Amino acid sequence: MSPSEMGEVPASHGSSGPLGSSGASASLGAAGCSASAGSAASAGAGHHVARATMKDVAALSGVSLKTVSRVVNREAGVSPEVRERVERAVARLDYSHNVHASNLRRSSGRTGTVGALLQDISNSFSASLLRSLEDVARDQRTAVLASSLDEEPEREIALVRGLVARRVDGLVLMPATARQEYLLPELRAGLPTVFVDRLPRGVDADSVTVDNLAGSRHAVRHLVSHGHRRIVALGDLRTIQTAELRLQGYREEMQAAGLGDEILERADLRTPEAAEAAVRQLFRTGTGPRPTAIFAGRNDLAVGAVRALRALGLVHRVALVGFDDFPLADLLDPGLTVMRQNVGQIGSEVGRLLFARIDGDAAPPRRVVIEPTLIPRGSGEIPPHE
Amino acid sequence: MSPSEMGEVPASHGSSGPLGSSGASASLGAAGCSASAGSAASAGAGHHVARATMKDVAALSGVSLKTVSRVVNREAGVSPEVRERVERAVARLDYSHNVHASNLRRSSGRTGTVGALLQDISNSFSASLLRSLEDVARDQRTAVLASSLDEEPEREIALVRGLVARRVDGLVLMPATARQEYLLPELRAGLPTVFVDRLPRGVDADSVTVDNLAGSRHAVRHLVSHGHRRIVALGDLRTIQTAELRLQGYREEMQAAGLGDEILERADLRTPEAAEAAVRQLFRTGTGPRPTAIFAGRNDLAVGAVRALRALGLVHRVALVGFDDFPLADLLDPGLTVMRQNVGQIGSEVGRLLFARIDGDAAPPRRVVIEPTLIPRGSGEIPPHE
DNA sequence: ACCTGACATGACAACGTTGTCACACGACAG
DNA sequence: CTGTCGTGTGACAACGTTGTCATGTCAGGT
Repeated sequence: MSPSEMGEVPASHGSSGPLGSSGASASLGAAGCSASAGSAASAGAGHHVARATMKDVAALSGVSLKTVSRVVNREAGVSPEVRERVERAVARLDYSHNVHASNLRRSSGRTGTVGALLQDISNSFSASLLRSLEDVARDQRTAVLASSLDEEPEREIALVRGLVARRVDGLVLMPATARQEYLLPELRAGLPTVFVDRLPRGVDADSVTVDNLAGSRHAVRHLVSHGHRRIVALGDLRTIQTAELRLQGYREEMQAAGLGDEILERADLRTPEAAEAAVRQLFRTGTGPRPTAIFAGRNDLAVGAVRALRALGLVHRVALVGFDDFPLADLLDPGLTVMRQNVGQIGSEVGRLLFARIDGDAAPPRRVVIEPTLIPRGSGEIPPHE
Repeated sequence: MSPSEMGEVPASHGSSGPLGSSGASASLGAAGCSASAGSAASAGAGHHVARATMKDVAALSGVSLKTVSRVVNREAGVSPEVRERVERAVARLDYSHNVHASNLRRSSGRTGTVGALLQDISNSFSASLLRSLEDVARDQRTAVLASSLDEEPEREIALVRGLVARRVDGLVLMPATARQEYLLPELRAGLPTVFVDRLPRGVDADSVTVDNLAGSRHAVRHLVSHGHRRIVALGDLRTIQTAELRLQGYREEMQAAGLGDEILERADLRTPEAAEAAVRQLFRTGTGPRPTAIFAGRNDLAVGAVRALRALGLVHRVALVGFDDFPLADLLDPGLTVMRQNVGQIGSEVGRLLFARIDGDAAPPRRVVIEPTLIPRGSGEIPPHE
């Protein structure tokens, strides 16, 4: 990681005497002394002094605008004395480069910013994804604008518009919309875009997803192999692609195991509380044969299931496998068996794809699919109890 | 939440016939038809068509640049026919407003972006904080640039420089540096800045922090009140303000309880693994009288402690109180007793302060201190065992 | 002395937008 | 018919920067 950002200049000097002998007529009032090491210096909470521009630096150091530009951008072909003079003025005026003006004029047109629209930045999946994307971006000297969509399609559309208006260099999208035709003009205009966790619909673009179908079949097969027949599936909103796929995997595997008659789904569960309520209702005593195992299609649905089983005293009697790993799942009692998606891998794959596109890769869209792995921790290995 | 972003225009129309009768000479090649609802349309992965500008829209609709600007900004004083004509051209050309050029020229100088430099976006504390900040920001039609500092001072300085160069409207900082004099020029220039979780040093600025001293004293008092005397404290890097304060609170409370001789600290623990190792070493059998309780100064140190106690079979024999709540702490066995910081409240308080400053509030810096609350869940209420 | 080339520097236009001001037009009062 | 006003529209400069090209200076070769 390279610590210096673009277009900046060394720190203050010991002697801050008058600048070079050139007769530049600079009427700037900004003081030049640096703060002493004493108690907290006040920020002078009053009128805001306008920021110094290259013009100010040029006037103070007695050179032309263009020369200041050269110094600030570390271009070659400036004599050491002039460079020194300009850098002094930069430090004295606290000049800070204006990247927006710079990018406007520059030919490359890069803004050094990418946007990431995720489901909810505060949940561990989105947060970890964002973090590994950030790490890739930092290496490319790029900042990340992050927002949560909360499964609201209109918000997605409004935010994409905002990001395009900001001329981001690229876009990472975990879509909340069912179809993304609205993105066509941007894709046509060459906006590098990578879908994550959910495939694009109605448009063609790069994507990094998990094999939800195979993963959920694997999870269900695991339960079946431990002797379970009455397995209930908990799922999120069916309109969410991944949620529906995981339920589909559950059904397919049940069919394949000859358990088609036992299929029992509770879908459209939005919150841990909803999952908890559903499980409580399912395992209420006296309602005939109860399920002996649960497949939870999302991490916080698994958490809700654990809460319910805990309350019912069934944590060690009902098997449970979740989709999505999360911190501390191993510390529960019993440890929670999950299908883990390697979030770090997903995030860095997204970053690699995105920056390859930004760097001009024009190959046809790629679909990266990552296989989730089963992490047995105890809860998924409980044998059936009637 | 208002769904529409600034400066945009209605969607496409049914009939896309030729534009108004004006004889504008527009030589733009962008096709106008919208995608059909069939299978995924390709993004035409080839040469990138340059984005249409207001000039293009003006040419196509046969009006002046300024009139397009008026329409796009929804200014009054444009005849309905002209407005309609311009909007048609905007839709036809997929025109997207360039906020950078706009802000450059505009007097207000706002960029509609704030920066948030936090410890680590993937940890639950930073992530939740970011999320609640984002919610406030969205109401203000502002985007958030987020980065992780990982306690690296140079990264903080480089990223702040980058954010200033981007002319963010405000800055939220969980500093990794020991002192922040480097921020003085920005503060003097009126950059709204709110420190979070840690107080500013060497500069004066708004802050939202938790009362770490009182909180850790509370935690230790809780253990003492349950009969513990040999209480060990686990702490993060002493150079981190909050870590040192929590250790200090531990020492103060131990002194106050007449347990000065029992003070036992393990500081500078950076990771859960380090905490786990420290606890394992402390509770190794045969090393004389062992502590009967643990105070963990940060959430993942508590997690490490739980791992160690679990491995040693001591989870129900050694008391444990953590600082910082986290998801699932209630589902452990026993539930983890913690001092909870209300992260949502911290985040929205930070947002309120920040946007008040952005809106021109010039009052002296405010220091908001939030009291953490004790959440007893079992682990902190275990009586001493020899 | 003259020409050549390398080097340092600056003048100017341009990026895409908006603030300011001026103009053209029709309506209306005198 | 003239003068005044209100309304819609456009010309132009400006925001802060960089790409292009021209100019000035000086060293070295003939």
